[in-house]
Amino acid sequence: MPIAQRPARKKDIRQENEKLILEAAEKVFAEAGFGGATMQLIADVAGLPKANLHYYFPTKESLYRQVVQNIFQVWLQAADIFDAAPGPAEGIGAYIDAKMEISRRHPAGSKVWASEVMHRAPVIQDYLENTLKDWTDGRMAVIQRWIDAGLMDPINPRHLLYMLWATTQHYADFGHQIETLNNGKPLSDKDWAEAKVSVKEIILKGIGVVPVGKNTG
Amino acid sequence: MPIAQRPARKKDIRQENEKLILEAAEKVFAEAGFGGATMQLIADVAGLPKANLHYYFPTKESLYRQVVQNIFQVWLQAADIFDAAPGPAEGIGAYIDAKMEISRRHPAGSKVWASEVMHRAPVIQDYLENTLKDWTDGRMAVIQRWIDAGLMDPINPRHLLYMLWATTQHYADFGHQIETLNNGKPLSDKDWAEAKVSVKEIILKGIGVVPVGKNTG
DNA sequence: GTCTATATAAGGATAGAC
DNA sequence: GTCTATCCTTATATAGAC
Repeated sequence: MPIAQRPARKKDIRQENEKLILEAAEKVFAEAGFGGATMQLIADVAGLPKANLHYYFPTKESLYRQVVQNIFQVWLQAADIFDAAPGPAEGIGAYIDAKMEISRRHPAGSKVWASEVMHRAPVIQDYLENTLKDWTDGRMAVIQRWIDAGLMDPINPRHLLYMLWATTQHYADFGHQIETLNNGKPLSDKDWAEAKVSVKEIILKGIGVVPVGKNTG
Repeated sequence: MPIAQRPARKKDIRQENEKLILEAAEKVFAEAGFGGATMQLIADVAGLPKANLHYYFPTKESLYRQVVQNIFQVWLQAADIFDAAPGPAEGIGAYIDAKMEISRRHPAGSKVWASEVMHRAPVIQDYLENTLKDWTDGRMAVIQRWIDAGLMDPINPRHLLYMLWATTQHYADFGHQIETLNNGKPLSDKDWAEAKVSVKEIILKGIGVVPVGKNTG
């Protein structure tokens, strides 16, 4: 841990500044939308002059694209849990937990994604058509195998996935509404735990699966 | 009344033009967001000169506010079904059907609402705090009564409501994503029916209720 | 009540000094 | 690699003729 390191600075500065800019951009894009966000505001939040943003990211759109791509990576990581599971109780239960945790820790990212999709995905349509399509098909196949093995009810795997996405992301995308209905206070640890349990209980029971840890048989 | 305006035209013209403008605005706000929408584009879609918009709606924000308020009324109408029902099988089942139908027929409205909430409700915060809060409290009480009467499992009424909103509105707000995953084609009548049935089956079973029409006991 | 032309402001992007 | 000053486009809003 050399304190005053002279060499190899440029790369560090670039990394550091890009990180600052991307974090600020995610926040601003989430709160104002693509059209409502201004490079000036992003620069202010990042604590850098506006011109520096254009040095690291040529256009507003290129910056935005990077933000959306980062979010997508976070989504995909939650998928690993799905594949590692022996059955729906563990796989879907853990997936709900993971997605809820992302909604809690990464709400801005979820909002940017939602906004992008609502506006017909002008920037990341290729991701939807390829990466997301492949991921969805793969997970539908996993669910179908669980159904065929008699581990859960014969529900429609596609609509189950949509329900999982909708329900978990709702806590991020509509976090402001939820907070307002919570008398203006952010959800407490207890509230979040209650939310997770509620979602898991209803969905797992709804597809004919006994939650892990509640299996009394 | 005794004013001698030949044919009472003025009022008709105003009504007609306001309707044109509001429909166009809803579409444009949904697709571009508040910041991305332009008065010029709304005017083009409405088939009117831009200046006319400013005649009927002084500012972009006043037009937007009216659009959001209209959507909110549509949401509230779906609530009536809830109250008229004798129990959760009918009440929640019909509410899901109604909300799914709104998502299908009124997707732009749902998107504008979602966008407004995601951006911390700058325009309709008072609606969230009053009308929506009251509605939510009332419906939670209804659900609690059903639980107390042994008509459904003792789930958390609040999180059940969030799940209902999330799941049904997902089909409007993320319609583009769903369409992309449907190989770029809009959902057919059959697809929508399948979606409704899936949502109802999973949620109703998940809360310990047998769907109406499937009650074999 | 309608519409053209325009004032005024704001934002994205860049040039060029340091 | 950093940042000030500025260009240029676009958008909201209005004035004023018809």
